[in-house]
Amino acid sequence: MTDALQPTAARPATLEDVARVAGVSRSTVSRVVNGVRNVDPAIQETVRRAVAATGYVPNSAARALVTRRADTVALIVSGAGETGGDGMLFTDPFFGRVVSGVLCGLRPPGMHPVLMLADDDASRAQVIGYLRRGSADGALLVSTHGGDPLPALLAEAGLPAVLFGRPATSLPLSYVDLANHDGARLAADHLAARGCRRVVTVTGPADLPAGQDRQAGFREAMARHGRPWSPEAAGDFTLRGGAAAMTRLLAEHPDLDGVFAANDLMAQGVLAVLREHGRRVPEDVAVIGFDDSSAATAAHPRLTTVRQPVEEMAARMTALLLDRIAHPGERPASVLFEPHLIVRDSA
Amino acid sequence: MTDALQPTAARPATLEDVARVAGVSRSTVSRVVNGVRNVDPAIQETVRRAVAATGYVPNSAARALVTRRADTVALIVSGAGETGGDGMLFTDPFFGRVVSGVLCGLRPPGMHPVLMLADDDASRAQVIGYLRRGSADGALLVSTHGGDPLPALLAEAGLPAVLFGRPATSLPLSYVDLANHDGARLAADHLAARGCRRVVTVTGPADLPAGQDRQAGFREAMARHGRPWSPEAAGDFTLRGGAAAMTRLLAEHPDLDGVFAANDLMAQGVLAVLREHGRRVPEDVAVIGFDDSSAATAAHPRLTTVRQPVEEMAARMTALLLDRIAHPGERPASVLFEPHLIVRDSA
DNA sequence: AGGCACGGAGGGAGCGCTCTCCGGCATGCC
DNA sequence: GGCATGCCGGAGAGCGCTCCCTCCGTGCCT
Repeated sequence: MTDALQPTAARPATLEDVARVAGVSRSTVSRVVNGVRNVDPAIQETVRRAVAATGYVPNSAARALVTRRADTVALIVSGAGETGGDGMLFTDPFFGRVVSGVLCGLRPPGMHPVLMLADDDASRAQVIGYLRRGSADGALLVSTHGGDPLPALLAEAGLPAVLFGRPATSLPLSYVDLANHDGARLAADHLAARGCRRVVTVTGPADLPAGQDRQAGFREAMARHGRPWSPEAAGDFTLRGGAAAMTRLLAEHPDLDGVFAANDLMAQGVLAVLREHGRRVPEDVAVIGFDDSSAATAAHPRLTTVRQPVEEMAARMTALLLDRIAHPGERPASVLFEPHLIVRDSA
Repeated sequence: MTDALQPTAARPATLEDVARVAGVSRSTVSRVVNGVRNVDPAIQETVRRAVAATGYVPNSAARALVTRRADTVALIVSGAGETGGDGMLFTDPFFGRVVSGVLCGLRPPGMHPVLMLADDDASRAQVIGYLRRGSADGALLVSTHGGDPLPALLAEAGLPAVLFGRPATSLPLSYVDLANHDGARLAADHLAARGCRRVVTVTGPADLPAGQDRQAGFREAMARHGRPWSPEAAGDFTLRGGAAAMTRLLAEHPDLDGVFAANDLMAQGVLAVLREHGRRVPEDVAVIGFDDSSAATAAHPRLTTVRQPVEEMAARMTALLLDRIAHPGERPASVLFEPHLIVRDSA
């Protein structure tokens, strides 16, 4: 019977057990398990056999207690609204891509993200507490609006954190971001080259740097093309918000022939409204989105859009955080990604 | 200066520190912090003040070591394919809704899910290891295909786990599921009542119980309406897969007047193909989806669909797991939810 | 030949917390 | 007034692991 060696449900095997079975000390087993320092190959083999026989798995709490590492990072989605909003939030393909990228970045070191929502003071306190008590070694933060106090709280507490998107106010935190300004310029140039003369914009939330930059970049580029001002309506990065904004713009500017939407979800709403009003896309009105999310190819016609390499950015954000956790002393470094125009059918 | 009381970056305050400041023993501080047993109100107040003064936060590793609880659950998405597949996966609004529901269910006890992907043997082993070493107390599992070996592994290891969706083979694990059979019947009844006579089906993956049940339920209900057989084409629950299936069906049965798609994403693909072929929806062809995901309202025309209360189901799944963790001895209990038909514009 | 350096294994001290046990004090009952 | 009964606080033993320190043995240099 190997029963005595098997970890019983009541008491899983410990280092001590393995040591006894292998006839060596705890220290030696630990060294073999962690692959540190030189251990005699023969003993290594003995220990490995003992580990297999006992079904030993290191206890993470005990390890974390002494290493002061949880080997876990928090992935925080900050600034969501109500419960209804949460649904919206995770339904947004953007977050799916962020998650995907983070997972890729965390895979090599064998880590996994803890998903947290921070949408009010209580949950923000919870997030800070979670990190302070060492449940996670650092935080990846995706904010949905500019007024989010969490980045400042994180910085103040001196916790390792990396943001997706430049913070609204300057903070001693690393971040990854897209050159949103340049992306908007690409859209403007394309629309101008197409000969659109009456272009309108559906902007993102005014308090989000990404929204501001896209708006500003688009304005400036249009000005350079001799169109100093184009009508704008504020959206909120949702399909519904985009549709509402487009409805307003269409009422006020029925002769428009081009639309720049600050993200693909809003562009989808724009397309729906244009269709309802009998405008053909791209024949009557050219539409450009932003992100190159799954919504872009799901839309009809397929969206011409500014590609944001979200997965790659999220993976890089993760790498920055891991680096920061490994080397706490260093200054925060940030990374800016370049956008690309993806021409499809809508413009 | 309160400096001596503040937790320095170098060494956060421990129970011992608080005890010293408050002039009581570690035990008493622990009791106050955890709110167990009676402690003299005056002393309680003193301790609370000391906690605030020191900025004490309990160390989770130390606590977990002795309580043998991580106060964390794993949310495992199992059966994803390649990295490209991951993107697809989290982009699917279905997962967003699951995440949302899980988060709601975990909020009351102040817990958070660790997101894990299990798409190959290595990652499955990683998941099992993660749970065995006590990094998480249990697992919530969403499988994307029926052949997934993870549920069996979880059951075999005796780890607390609850599945979203009935497992392909009977297993001693709890699960939540939708009465998919009934849902499909709702769709069939509606199509029949509408007078559709040449109805086709875009099915889900054949190895997923949800796909099988919807297919079987639809078939049976149609038979009851005197239509013993309707053409079927297999999709894979993606937009692209739905479009491909629809293209095939349309080529073989150009006179079709109704489509049942086993999920909304595929229904979106169906709509796109029908549009390309100049079929009007619902005038020429009625289309019914399944899930009532965000894709249903984003589609044009808006999808008539069978509602699956995913958030609610996910929240319930979470409750089942927490219960199972709290009371390890009990038998697994499962919950079945009832679907509802949401009539919109497409049928 | 003696000493020194170094590789490799064991011993033991914690990491910060919970929880059981125990002691002391106030109270209630006969 | 004496004894049983709570009730509340303290002491201390770990939880399972890492890691520093010590110690031993071998090989090499002088």
